[in-house]
Amino acid sequence: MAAEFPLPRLILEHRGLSKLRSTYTERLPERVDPDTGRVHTSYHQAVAATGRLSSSDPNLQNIPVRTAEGRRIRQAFIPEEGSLLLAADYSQIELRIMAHLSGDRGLRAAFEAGQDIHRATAAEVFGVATPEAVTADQRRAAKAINFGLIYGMSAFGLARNLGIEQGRAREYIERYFSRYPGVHEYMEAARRTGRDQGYVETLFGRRLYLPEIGSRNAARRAQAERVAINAPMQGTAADIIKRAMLKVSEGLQRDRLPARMIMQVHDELVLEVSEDAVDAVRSAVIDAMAGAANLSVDLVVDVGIGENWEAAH
DNA sequence: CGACTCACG
DNA sequence: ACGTACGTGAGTCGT
Repeated sequence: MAAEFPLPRLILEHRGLSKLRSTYTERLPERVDPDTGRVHTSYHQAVAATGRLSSSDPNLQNIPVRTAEGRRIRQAFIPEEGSLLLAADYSQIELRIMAHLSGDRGLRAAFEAGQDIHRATAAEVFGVATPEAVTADQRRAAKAINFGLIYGMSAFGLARNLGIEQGRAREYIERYFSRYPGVHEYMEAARRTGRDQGYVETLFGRRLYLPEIGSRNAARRAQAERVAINAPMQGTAADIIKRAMLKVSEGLQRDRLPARMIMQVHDELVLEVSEDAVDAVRSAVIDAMAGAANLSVDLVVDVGIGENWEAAH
């Protein structure tokens, strides 16, 4: 209704601003440690079933970024005098892992060619002659399809996300799987493996058990099947960034670099770096993150540097 | 304490 | 027939 009427739009706007104020603007200053002058989070290694870290008290893995007002909160995260913040994030890591685990030729080729993956997907699914001819709407739909694949999507879920008819969503999915048959085979294999073994595992062998995969309740079973598809990709990404964190830590110590790794946000590491060491730290972090696993597609790392967390992106 | 909402990847 | 995209944490409200 917010798209059509002022009142619901104002209610949602008010909720959004209230969320930012009550959760971040008012709470984070209360969390500044008087001894250090900093906000310190706790990371948990045995909470998320997929192997991701989680963060609490306060959660620093859900600092706003999607709206202009939210980004003002991110701007409040600053380094000490004489240092800068460096943010390094993996580009499309879960889709790259999907390309690796599935071995799909077309998907691997798209990454190897350095293509905009959502654009390349759109060209295939919508039968556009060249990636350049893909429209903004087609790219947006392809991006939703790519996310959906990682989540073990249904036509219902894709339709709701895109605001289209379920039949049309079904067509998109069928088109995708006919263009990327290796991905389709991988999805089927993930369900089968989950059912046969009662668990699935990441590239490095960490397991996630699926007690509901044999349930007689269709909804529970379907949920377990989506987990069987998603967990190897999300979990392998989690394994890779943990390996990268060890490599970064070792690299900083080995070269006596004046930098500290201060945050992890699932596919991103944030470091506080002395200004004069920025170039050396940048290349050390890229090497560590890109070299954390040897997949059949490259791991690409984007790095930004700035005077606050927002500016480092 | 659960449901709901909303912040993130 | 059935419910529906994966993983989290936190504030608010009602019970």
